Amino acid sequence: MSHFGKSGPPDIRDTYSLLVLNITFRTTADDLFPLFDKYGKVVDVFIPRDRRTGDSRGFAFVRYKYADEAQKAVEKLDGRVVDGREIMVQFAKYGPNAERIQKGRIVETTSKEGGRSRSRSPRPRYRDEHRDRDRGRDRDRDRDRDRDRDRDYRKRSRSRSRDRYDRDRYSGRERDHRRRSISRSPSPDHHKHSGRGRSDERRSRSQSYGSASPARHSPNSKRAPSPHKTHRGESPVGRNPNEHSPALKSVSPHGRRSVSPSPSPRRSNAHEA
DNA sequence: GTTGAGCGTT
Repeated sequence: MSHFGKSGPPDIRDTYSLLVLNITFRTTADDLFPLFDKYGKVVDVFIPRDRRTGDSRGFAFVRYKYADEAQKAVEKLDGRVVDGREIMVQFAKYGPNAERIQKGRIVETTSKEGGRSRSRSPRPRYRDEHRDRDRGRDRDRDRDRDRDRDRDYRKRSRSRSRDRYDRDRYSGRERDHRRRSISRSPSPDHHKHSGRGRSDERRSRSQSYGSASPARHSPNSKRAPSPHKTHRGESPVGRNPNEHSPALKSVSPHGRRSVSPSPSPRRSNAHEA
């Protein structure tokens, strides 16, 4: 949804979509708009978000009215450090309709790479994996296939950001937790961190600069440390009398607690499983 | 509270 109040894409008649990658997860359209608007007429700024959590996916789409301005922004803002992270600005290759677009023009020629003047280092991308949405059907088969592929690569460059999005994206149902438990090689660059000191502004500002949304933080944004020891004790009601015992995890159908640590150790612990 | 390759919404 565009932040201009209009629903969906405003007008892609003569707009040129730019893809902004490598932005922080806290960077909002409000932060990108003034930055890109300085180089040209920005028609729309859209940041795909997660449909569940609502967090930014780490990239944004900026639409310019003119190609020359877009090109200028690409050359100027590409590689610019925003919020302590270097962003990558380039022309969008794919459109909302999954069509090949080049500088805003729908083109079917895949000969060119998208009009990118500055060729960035072609990092190995593993997006070659099947994007078929039939996973809901042959989920098991795909799972095995993925597992085998993982063993081949022995390491996955993917991280949680993509994993959770894929789950929501395809069916919303969690495919398999075992997959992430298979072999995960931690990236040596995990400690890579850039200083940031504008987190407060990120919170205050909303994604839509057109429609200023009220800050989420309640007036009592402070931790409001209650003088009470615990918030559990300040609610005399609502507490199940059975829960005052932390050992109450499972209750026997007879109504008796079977969680007793077996005070009398019989010859056999239990016939569980 | 986390994450970091990539291509988009009423």
